[in-house]
Amino acid sequence: MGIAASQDYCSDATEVCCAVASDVAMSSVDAAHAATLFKTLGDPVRLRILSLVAASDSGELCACDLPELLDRSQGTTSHHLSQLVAAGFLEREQRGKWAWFRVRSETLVGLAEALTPGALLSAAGSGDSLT
Amino acid sequence: MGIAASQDYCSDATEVCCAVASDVAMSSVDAAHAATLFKTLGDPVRLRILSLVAASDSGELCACDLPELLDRSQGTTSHHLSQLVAAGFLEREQRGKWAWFRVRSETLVGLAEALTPGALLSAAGSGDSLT
DNA sequence: ACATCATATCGATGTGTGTCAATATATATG
DNA sequence: CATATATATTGACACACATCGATATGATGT
Repeated sequence: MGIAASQDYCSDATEVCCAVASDVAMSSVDAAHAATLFKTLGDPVRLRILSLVAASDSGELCACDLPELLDRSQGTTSHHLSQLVAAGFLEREQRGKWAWFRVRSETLVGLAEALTPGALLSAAGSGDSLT
Repeated sequence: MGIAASQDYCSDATEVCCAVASDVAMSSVDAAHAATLFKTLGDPVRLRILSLVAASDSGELCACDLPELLDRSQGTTSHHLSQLVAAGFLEREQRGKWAWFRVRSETLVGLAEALTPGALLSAAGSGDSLT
């Protein structure tokens, strides 16, 4: 594994404080991608939506219930649902005039694997199971 | 498991579109707590820091290397390190005039478990292994 | 004590985002 | 076609946050 010599301000003299393996770590592109997914989960309302969908008996939830359950306006809940779908955490199905949502567990599992200390070394949930 | 009758605007007539088990889902408090952790990971710079620390041979990294590796000012990197420590993802150790950081894998593992579809039903990484 | 270096903190700034009210679009039904 | 309902979109606004430059704090060594 390559050791990238760090030429920062702390090692201009004889004392070198450290040497870092920066080429084994996550790339900036992968980090940006994974961060987008985590950012989507970084809102309590969206987390509750995911939880409510997962907790529903049928495994799916109608958007019509959310404004009351979340104590948010209809527009706000719609906004959050869109983000969860865009990130791949939910899938949407139009049934009549109602929109039903189901958890995409592949995305959750993929992101959970990215949290493994070992997985942090390369791509964190990049590409594979994530759309 | 209790079925909370939803009395929202979509079910005022004979047609009820759904019934939701809202008391099995994550509480608002737990959601807020977990969201804080995810939000900390929702930044590409912080993800790269975690990755760099995990990728270092010794398992620890000196803060002095980060400004160059991340292409960010010293103040900014210090800010991100503080957040990662506050959230429990890193632990800090002062050694001489340098600050060294190490990954707290318990926090990562705990949060990964929270992403399990089953774990979404109750507390998502609340309390236990998380400070 | 003083100078030096690593890190933390502060003030300012631009950008992003959660929220709502209002409106638009879509999907039924009479 | 007209009406009603479910969802999406828009505009506005307040607030949070990533970032930098500058400064303060803290630790080492002379």
